[in-house]
This record gives sequence, C-alpha cells and structure tokens, in this order.
Amino acid sequence: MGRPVNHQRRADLLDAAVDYAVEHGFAELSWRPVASALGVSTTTLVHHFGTKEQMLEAILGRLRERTFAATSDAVGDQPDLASAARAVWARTSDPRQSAEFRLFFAVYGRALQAPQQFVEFLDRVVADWMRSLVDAQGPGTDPAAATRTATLVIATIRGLLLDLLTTGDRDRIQDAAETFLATLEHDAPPR
Amino acid sequence: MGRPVNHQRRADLLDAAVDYAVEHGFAELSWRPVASALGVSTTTLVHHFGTKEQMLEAILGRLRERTFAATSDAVGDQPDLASAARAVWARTSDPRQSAEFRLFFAVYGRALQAPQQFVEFLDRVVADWMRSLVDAQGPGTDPAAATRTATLVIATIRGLLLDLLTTGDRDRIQDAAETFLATLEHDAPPR
DNA sequence: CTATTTCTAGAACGATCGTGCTAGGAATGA
DNA sequence: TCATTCCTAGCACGATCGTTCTAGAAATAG
Repeated sequence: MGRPVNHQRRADLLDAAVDYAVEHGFAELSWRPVASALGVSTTTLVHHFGTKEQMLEAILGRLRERTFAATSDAVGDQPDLASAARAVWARTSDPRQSAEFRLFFAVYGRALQAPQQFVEFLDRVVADWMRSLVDAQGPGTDPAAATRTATLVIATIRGLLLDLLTTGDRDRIQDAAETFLATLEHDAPPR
Repeated sequence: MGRPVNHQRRADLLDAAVDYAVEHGFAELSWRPVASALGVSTTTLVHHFGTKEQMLEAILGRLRERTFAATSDAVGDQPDLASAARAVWARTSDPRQSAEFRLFFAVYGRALQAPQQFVEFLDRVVADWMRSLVDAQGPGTDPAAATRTATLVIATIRGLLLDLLTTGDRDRIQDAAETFLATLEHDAPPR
C-alpha cells in the first residue's frame, strides 16, 4: 500500500552524482553543491542516500563498478594473459577515461587513510582484478605463478596509469608498457 | 633592525604539521585541530604559513622531500640499476614507512584532481625519480632504454606499494617484486 | 473518494570552516 | 633607553557544513 519505492530514481541520482564527482573532484563533495548541480534539493539527496558518508560509499561503489566494467569485460575474450593484459592496458590508457581514473586514484588515496570507512572499496579494488587475471591464465597454470603474475600486472598497469595521469607523457609510458607486455608474452608459457 | 625572522620555528612547525597529517590524514587538515595538536594558536600557523592553501603546499612539499630522501639516497651507493631498484623496494616496503606512504598516495590522488594547485608536486613526483633511476644505469646506457626501464621501475614499485598498503599481503607482493627485480638483473646488460 | 507511503522542498539548527582584526610580549639595532 | 619588527593569542565575522523538522504534492491500494 502507499506510493511504491522508486529504485530507478536513486540509481539515476547516483549516476549523476558520480558524474559530478568525476568533474569536480572527490574532495569537494557536499550536499548543497551536488544537489544544485543535479537540480534537486539537498533533502532529496538525503532522502535517497541517508547520510553523507553513505552517499560517498554509494558513489565510490558505483565508480568501482564503472571502472572495473569498463576494462575487465575485455579480459574474458582474450586467449591468454598477455592478450588480456594488453587489452586492459589499451582501455586503461584511453584518454576518454582519464577523468574517471583520476577520481579513482583520489578515492583510492583517501581510502588508504580511512580504511574502516572504505573497507569494501579496499577489499575489492585488488581482489576483483586478481580473480579476473588469475582466471585469464587458464586452469593449467601453476597457482603460485598465476598469483605472482597477476599481482605484477595489476601493479604495473596502475603504476603506469599513475604516471600517465601525472605527466601525460604518452609516448614514454606506452614504450614502457610495450616492454612489460612483451615480457608477459615471452614468459607466458611456463618453461 | 627589529626582531629577526626565526626560520627554524617555521621548519619545526612544518615538520610537526606533516607528522599530524601522517597520523590524521590529509583530508582532515584544518587550522584549529592542527594548531591544537601542535599546542599553538591558529594565528601562529597563519602567521608562518599564510593561507591554508599555502600550508597544504608546504606540507606536501616537505612530505615529498621526506619520502624521496628516505628511499633515494640508497640509489647512489648501488653499482647498477637492479641493485638500486632492489634497495629502493626494500626501503619502500618497510612497514615503518607505511603511514607516510599512505599520506603520499592520499596527496597524490588529490593532486590529480586539482593539478593547478599541486603543480609542483605533480611536476616532481615522477621527474625526480626518473632522473635518479636513469643516472643509476650509468652513462653507457642507451638513453631511450634507460628511460623505458626507469619508467617501468617507478610504475611497478608504486603499483606494488599501492597493493601492499591496500591488502597487506606482504608475501604475495614480495614474491611479485622478486620476479620483477629478477628480470631487471637479467636484462640489465643490454645484449 | 480515503488512507498510506514516497518524494520533494524550504527553513532552521549548531558546528566548523578560513580569515581578519586587535593587542600585548619578545627580541633585536640604534 | 626607545623604535621597530617578529611572534603569539583571543575574538569575531561571514560562509559553509551535515542534519533535522515541517509540510505539501504525487502515487499507490482499498
């Protein structure tokens, strides 16, 4: 009985809030500016998200979904880890995603200083990728070697992405990425 | 004429402020709590640092000095890049420095979303290390290869450090680090 | 229609924010 | 000594913060 809950409304507001965060930065998220930009009142946001902490949680959860989905679905289509890593790097280094990754690292850095508040983000920001990249190496791979390689791929791609977002030296970083990807191709068959 | 400027006083306050930031996080830096923790008035901080933006700039500048100094001075003592990278990683992954590196990444993420405000940090956070690691490869190395290798070393170490600060899985990450360092040793002599 | 629940807005609360003003003690040169 | 400059503190200002309260419009079931 009564008016039914509109879940789509919350999802739309959340997506718009993430867009706002991508544009204006994670550090400057407060009810009033966000509400103003979204064309609603602060009360509306409070109604749908609860407290500000919960809104931040929702935003970074949605952001993690976005960034993971935007790059990980290419992994499944690749025959081996080297191809998968190459596909991930291609999508990761896409300039059209740079704003979203900037927000990603802003959230990441903040989460490292408030682990109890962003526990889910920290739990999944590495683990989701580990799972995906271990799977990409096939069931025949030695688990220890697969874990080692996946760890290295995640770290290198994120480190290179940090460099790219910092300096914008695409040529230099792409050169280094090629070198790394080449080692994956040569070492992929565990000899 | 008049009372001379006490530069040491500002330096001491700055160091204490960095300590506070390391402990309490970069996101929660405001005059009053910092002043209270340091046992001074907000007026004193304003007098020595000017605006809050200038204090943040001073803090992250000092932080970058600290983190760079704590790890880079080992580079000069090493005979080749592989040894240098190994020494850097050993210091970087030292648990006693984890709080400082957490702050480092918090600042880094925030800087990526406000590049004009943290321009000096972004200019130097990669460049200082590039210089140091290119030098470590000796004058005989091909410049392009040296740049490529230095880029990869910086990215990998920072990516692995991110993972370590996130998950704390020291064994897994150390294992991946060893693999990476081994490739440096085998490829170091440009054959 | 009525009853009930959701959605939205506006106003107001106390708290905290950065900053400016005022003023007095501390340390120097003349 | 006196004049000058630095250092420090207390206070107040306007702005913004997260949150709560009140109330009306919208959408459902009966």
